[in-house]
Amino acid sequence: MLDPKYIRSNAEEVAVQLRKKHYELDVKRIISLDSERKSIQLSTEQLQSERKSGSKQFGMLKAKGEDVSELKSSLENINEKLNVSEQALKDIQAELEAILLMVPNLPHESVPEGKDENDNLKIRQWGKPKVLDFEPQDHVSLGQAYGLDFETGVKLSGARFTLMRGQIARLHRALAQFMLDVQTVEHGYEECYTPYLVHADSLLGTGQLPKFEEDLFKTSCEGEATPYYLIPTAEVPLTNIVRDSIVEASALPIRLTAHTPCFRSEAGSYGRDTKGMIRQHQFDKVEMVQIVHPSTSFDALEEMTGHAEAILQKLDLPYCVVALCGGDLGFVATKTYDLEVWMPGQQMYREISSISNCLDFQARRMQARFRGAEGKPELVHTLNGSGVAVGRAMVAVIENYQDVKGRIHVPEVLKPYMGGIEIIQ
RNA sequence: GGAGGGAUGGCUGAGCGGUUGAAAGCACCGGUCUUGAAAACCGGCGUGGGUUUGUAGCCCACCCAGGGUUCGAAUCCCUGUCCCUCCGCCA
Repeated sequence: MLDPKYIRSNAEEVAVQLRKKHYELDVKRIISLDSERKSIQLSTEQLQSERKSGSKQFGMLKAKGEDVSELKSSLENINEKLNVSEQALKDIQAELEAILLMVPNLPHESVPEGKDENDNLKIRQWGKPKVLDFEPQDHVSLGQAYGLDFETGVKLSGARFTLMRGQIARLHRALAQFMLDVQTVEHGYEECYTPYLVHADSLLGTGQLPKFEEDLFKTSCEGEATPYYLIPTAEVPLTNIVRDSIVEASALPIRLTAHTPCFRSEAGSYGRDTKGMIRQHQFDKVEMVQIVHPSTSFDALEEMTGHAEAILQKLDLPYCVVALCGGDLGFVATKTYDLEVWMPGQQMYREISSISNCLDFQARRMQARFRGAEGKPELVHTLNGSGVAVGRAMVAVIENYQDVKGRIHVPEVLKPYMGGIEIIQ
């Protein structure tokens, strides 16, 4: 959420900045609702003040044994007006809040203009696609012999679910273990095991709710008071660790990582990437989250991007770093880098990681703060990034490490995790 | 699923329905004292919102959450959430 005070006094400027994200802010509505809010709040607080002092006086008069009937009726009168006024205030505040929760974060000035992923800006490239002297296969045809079982996945759960068995299942596990070890041991993230089901408050904090409910899987359990949601990313539990808390400045930055499954309904992506395990309802990811001092969040963004890149470099997978353009930028992000890995089977670079700085946008929703230099609580900045998506990384490994015989060579760094297997064949 | 007990400021912990946003202790910050430190003493020390040019002042709200009773609720009533103990079930 943006700072309501800031929007109030800089509505036009905010609207201009949000146009970069192709979002049209209803300035008129917000201004008029807020001025209405102001007058109602003022009169409500005036009435509250009158009741407060009147009741205090009531107590004193009664203690002295004096007559209170007149005061009582005047207080009853105030209460009548107050009830109406308080309800009106509550309504308009809720209305304003509902609007503000739907307004996206402001894009950073360095974010390129653009409409969709075609306008993203390539920042750098690492490695080069290998020149092969044979026609590369894609992971679908390559993997099936070694345990990548799409048919059974569909039998068990339907479209966008895959069963992995045998060596492929092990390769998948090896990748996750390897990533988690790199992020914890080399990059200083604290390993976490998080709940995979969270309640709505957590999703509101990180910005998936209220706007993106349709992208989530939601439980409906007999006798359940409030539903649970399956996490769409470990960003949700990891970031919400600091929700409603004030941490010491000396505790920052907080670096957290977790390997979790992620669940997404993929509503609105019908027909996209239906083949293979590029786009699944359930996929694993090693997530990185940083909770930082506001002055360091952009440094942290570069650093985290490096942490994700390290994984691909160690796996020797060619990739590009792109800066998302305004139109492609997510709801909570002020700036995002995507890592796109080379997929020989598709002859193109595909997103494998996304690293975002959210400034205080999530922190404000979560009331996540630190104690600043003057002792006053200030909002932290939050960042999240994948380090990296496990399923897609496995697809990249399968396709990039294939040989002419359709075998898959195990990347050097994964060998310790594969029990000495050098080639999957 | 059944039976009880609980939730108060960073922590511990008081709080007959009425000058209680809340005692006290600890922690923390400033000061006095000291060569320095400790101790002792003095003072300060919650969060959110509003108003405002204002991190000044003033006002409002907040004692798990939401309702209710009352002129007035941390205190009484109802509902919910969470935590603890015991029984049952269970990986």
